[in-house]
Amino acid sequence: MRMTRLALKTQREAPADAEAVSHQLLVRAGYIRRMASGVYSFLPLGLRVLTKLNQIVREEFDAAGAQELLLPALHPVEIWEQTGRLATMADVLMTVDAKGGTFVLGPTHEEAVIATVSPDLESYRDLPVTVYQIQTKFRDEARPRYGLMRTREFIMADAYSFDVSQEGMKESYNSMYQAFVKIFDRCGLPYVPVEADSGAIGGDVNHEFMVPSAIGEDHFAQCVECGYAANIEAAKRGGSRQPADTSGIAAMEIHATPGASSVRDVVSFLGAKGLDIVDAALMKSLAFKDANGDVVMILVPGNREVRVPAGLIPLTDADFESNSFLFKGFIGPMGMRDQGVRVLADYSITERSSWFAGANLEGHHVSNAVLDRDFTVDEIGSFVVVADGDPCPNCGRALSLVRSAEAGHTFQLGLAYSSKIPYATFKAEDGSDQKYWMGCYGIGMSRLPAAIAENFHDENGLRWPRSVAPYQVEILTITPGRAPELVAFADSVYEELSSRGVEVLYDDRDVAAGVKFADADLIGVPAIVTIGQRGLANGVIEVKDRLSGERSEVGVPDLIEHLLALQ
RNA sequence: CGGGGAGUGGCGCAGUUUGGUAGCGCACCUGCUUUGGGAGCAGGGGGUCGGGGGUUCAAGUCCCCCCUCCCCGACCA
Repeated sequence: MRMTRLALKTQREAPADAEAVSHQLLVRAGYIRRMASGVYSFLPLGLRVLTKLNQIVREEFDAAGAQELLLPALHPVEIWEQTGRLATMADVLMTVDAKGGTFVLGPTHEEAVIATVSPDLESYRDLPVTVYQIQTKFRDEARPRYGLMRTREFIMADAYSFDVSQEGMKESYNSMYQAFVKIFDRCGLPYVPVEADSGAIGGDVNHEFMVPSAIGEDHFAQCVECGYAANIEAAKRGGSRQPADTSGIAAMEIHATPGASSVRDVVSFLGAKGLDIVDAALMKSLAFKDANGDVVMILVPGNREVRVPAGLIPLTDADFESNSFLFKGFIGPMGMRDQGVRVLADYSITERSSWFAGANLEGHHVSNAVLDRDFTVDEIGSFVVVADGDPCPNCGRALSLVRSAEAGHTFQLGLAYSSKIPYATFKAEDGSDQKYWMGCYGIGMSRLPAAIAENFHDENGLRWPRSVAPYQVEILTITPGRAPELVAFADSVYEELSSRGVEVLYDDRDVAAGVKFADADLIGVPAIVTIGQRGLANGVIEVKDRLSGERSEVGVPDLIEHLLALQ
């Protein structure tokens, strides 16, 4: 492509609303342009990168046996009512009122894919099947941010597997998981597959593909010793019950703490009365209810956050009223066994011999509460949100937290969706109706250019890996306006490379050399070929590797072969 | 949704305090000169100053209402 014909205008300054480096560079270099908050156009350069990424996904998904199709972005609202997600995902759903009724702009396509392919999957003989699409999705994000990282309209590659059994689902899952590994390898991105929390989409085993990034909105815990990696929402700490010598500890004592219900308030109130108390010495006791409505209490030190296990939900005001032994803000573990409350304690609760805790009495706390003397627990385990330095659950070495962006997510859905949709069935060998065992697999395609740009840039601009670069070679001419023979040579190199299948961006503009150099660095094509009179007079051409910064001089006769060899 | 900040030409900004003909840099157009790291000179085009209402002889500037955008938090297949 000749730059004189390319719809492109680079900018020297980034728009004031661009915070992330990737956002600034992608806008300045002319890859994307904002149309509304969280809504972006892909300009020709940006689309080429996106197309490269899509092609990688197609090749690897196809190789894994998946078939591409295209589902609608507009979904009849009824299919969302059927799974209950019209209500549970109401926060992010965007709807359209049209003549035929109300439509949901699809934020994800489990309902739509089942509605579409179930007629083709009537028999166990038709299974397994995995289909995928690359589609625009819509989510009414509360706060779009960081350019392409978090948008309201975005492009996702999403695959769905259908199997006759759990074992089959796991096989499909593994093969798609391997496809994800190959895709991220080919993009050149550093990534870590982590164990994840299944969240609202439901299902059981799932992994997130995390790209470490300064603008990521997730954190995962990683053990560099043994390789354990899990999303902060799913990560567990290791530990064991610590033997504590509690023999010399004075009897539990009650203290009035009127109005002090938070950790901070209690510590400052009792501290002001001369007691030796810190956040870490005050037991935080939080009450939840399980699926049966039974109360479950979790104990963690006051300086830690509770990681709420799946299936537990916080108590409502009504729950507090019906459990009159619980005083909101003054809860403690004492006597809970007699009330039929299951008490779960984090390992760290055994690391201190005595505790401050709620007194189970309005406006009071206790000191010197001792485990197995003053209160009992039913289970000791990992119940905190892990922090830097917590022991790894596998090997006990220190975990570290890594900020990251979620680039992909794979789920074993099991029967979570098919069980809610009457027609999500097939005839089994014995003639019975069975539900599909499903998996789903998503990659945020329009987010990837931002994730890559975050990892591949320098102070001058972008530095695309070859596999995703919009062009492989950029040719720029110096002083073309007064050197026809130079232009003729550059034209011939451009034509020759193009005819041999190399994607070439040819800066044939009649502008100052500095502008061309600066734009080439900004745009970030991996090989930059400078054709000027100075070099040409000596029979050499400068070729710069944008990734390494290395410059080499290539003899004119060898130029074409040299560039072809880079591909 | 809570807190903070900002809307002036395609982009970056000044002007608002103290009301008096809307400016600068980049980009764009024309001409000449220049030409290996974001050229120079001369000329030129482009702005409902986010929108509506109000005060005033006069509003980018003061008052009221609304909208949009950004940051922090909450939320997040």
